[in-house]
Amino acid sequence: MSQTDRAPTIRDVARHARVGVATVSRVLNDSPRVSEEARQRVRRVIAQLGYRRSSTARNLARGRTQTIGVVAPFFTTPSVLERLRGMVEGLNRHVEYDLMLFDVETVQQRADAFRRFARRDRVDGLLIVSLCPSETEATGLVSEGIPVVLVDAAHPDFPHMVIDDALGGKMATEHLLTRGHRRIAFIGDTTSPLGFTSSEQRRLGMRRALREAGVDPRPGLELRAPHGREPARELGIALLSRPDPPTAIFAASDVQAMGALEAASAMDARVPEDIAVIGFDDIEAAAAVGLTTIRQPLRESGLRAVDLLLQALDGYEERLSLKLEPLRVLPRRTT
Amino acid sequence: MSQTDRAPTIRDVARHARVGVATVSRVLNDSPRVSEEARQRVRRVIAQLGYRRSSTARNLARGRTQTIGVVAPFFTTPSVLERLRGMVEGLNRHVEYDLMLFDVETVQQRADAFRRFARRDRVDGLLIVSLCPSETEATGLVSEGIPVVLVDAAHPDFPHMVIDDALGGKMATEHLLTRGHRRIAFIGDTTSPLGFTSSEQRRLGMRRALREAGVDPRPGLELRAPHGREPARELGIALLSRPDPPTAIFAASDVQAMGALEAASAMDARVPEDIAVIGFDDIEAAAAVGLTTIRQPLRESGLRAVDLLLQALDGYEERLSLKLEPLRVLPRRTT
DNA sequence: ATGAAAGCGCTAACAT
DNA sequence: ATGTTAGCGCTTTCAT
Repeated sequence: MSQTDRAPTIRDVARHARVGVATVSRVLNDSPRVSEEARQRVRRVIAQLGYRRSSTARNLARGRTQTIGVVAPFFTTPSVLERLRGMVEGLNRHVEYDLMLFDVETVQQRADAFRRFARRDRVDGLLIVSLCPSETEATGLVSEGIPVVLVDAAHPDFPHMVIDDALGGKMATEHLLTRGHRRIAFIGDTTSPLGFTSSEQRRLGMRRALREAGVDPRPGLELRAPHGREPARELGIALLSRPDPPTAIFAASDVQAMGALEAASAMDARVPEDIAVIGFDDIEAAAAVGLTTIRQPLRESGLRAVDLLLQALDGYEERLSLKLEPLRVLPRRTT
Repeated sequence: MSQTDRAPTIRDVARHARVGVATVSRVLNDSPRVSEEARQRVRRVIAQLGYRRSSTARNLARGRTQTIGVVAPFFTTPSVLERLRGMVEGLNRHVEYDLMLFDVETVQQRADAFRRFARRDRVDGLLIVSLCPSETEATGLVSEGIPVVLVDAAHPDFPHMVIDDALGGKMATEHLLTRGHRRIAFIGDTTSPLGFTSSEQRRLGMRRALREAGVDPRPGLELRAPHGREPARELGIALLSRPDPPTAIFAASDVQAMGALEAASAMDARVPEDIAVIGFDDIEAAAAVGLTTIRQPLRESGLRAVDLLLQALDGYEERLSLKLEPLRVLPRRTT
């Protein structure tokens, strides 16, 4: 080590290369206003010294962070992770940004997340998944000037990426109807404190399909529980224990559908003969168990959200068709 | 707005509160060396101005980042995400750190990740999952002085959190043996370019159990494919199509076990009567399909890794028992 | 094309 | 207890 122990700075490089720091900075930033000779010299010194510029210092000077934040209830359901996967993929195509995670599983954490991270000096842009910012939060975001893209949530102030949940519910129900089912049950989420609404929308879509088919809805067959496999299993057992059990179950998510499947197995009901089950999302596990479901473009939604955000950030262009792949029924072995 | 439009800085606060910036800084950092009166005044002004300190500037001045990075092949298998979940939980108990994600799915990305993020000015500490740093990378990390904790990977230079994969494989096989199986097949990963080794270790454990039970190993029944449900399914079909099919399959991961289950279903083989299946990991989906498996403490490993790292970072103390919950067989419906 | 110098907003030594 | 000031390592005018 000819140098002292601390990491070399732009100054060290400048000195060794016998140029000013500005020139080094220009080389670092690929500015054309540098003579080829100087550029070579600087590059060589950088290599020799093993210099790497400090992103912190750079960020401070430029007033940017080069990181985008993702706020989401990551572990509430696998579908959020699948969206995250899309985001990571999308971001990997534009290496300049880092990804910061803000997990929000409770109302408290949600408030914290916005207070702490909805700031220009924390992130250049924000991806918010399955969470709708409150009016105050939205106002803060806007006045702070932070580009935001919402995924699986909608708000008039921000671009968002949503599917037609009601339509999905309708499609699922129609699928069941076509198969001849008339006594159709619904298993969905209880209204969560974080205010997810898709489960309810899907139920409404189911209602619509029923109505259009001239089938009387049976509110007694519409059950709700906190999201999760286990609670859904309980619901399924309750359903199958009735004197007049349904012949089919529409679960508002694949996770809940898996619970319903477990219930069937516990009650020795054959699927789909005794009880048909259709889910929603098409997560990995759905394919694994042969669960019929409504496929929604999870990964794609993440990917596109990133594109949208990057565009807002860098004027980055692409064929932003904004339309996601449409929902569709994926018939498998449970219906 | 009495102020100009740009965000207030520590200077603005100092001026309004008629104190020096150092005092404001002290208040910000909860230093005791501030008179109660000054403290109040500063606090009031901060509230009035809506001042929030810039973490970038702070980080530059302090030479820290307050973020910990996680390098991992997040989407290769659900088990990594389950570990991440543990990390997020662990970190949420110590709000001062942010979480940065570095996804590594290919060798190229892996090299990039280390080059870009193994730096003091990017992260204060690193959590590396299912990836073993090369010698060069390890040396870099050490000389850079970055605290590192390895999860599901081992290296002499760093504390690590690993399970005894061979033991797990042995346990799984013994379980099968106890159930009377003698023709036991293995489905595992092909050696990945990223160098995961647990699959192979588990196979070795299986061999050991077989040997100890006096059962001849049948190399012909040990199949490998890239990680994933689909490839494992193919392998399962190949296995079941043999003139002398196995009576049981030990899959090196639950994901692959699910593939085996699909194969059974495709071949109309009853589980566990015609073919028993045992997996490894105990991911969510395993419980959902009633898959017998070897449970390893996934979430816990993430949690503990964070504890370990935080300790290295802050001298943060706790009952660091370092021992993870032991592996155990979780008998369900597939054996 | 290049360099000097003024920030970016904070922390921490040092002085008082 | 408090203020002054010199960094932290970079970007970016502004001269030249």
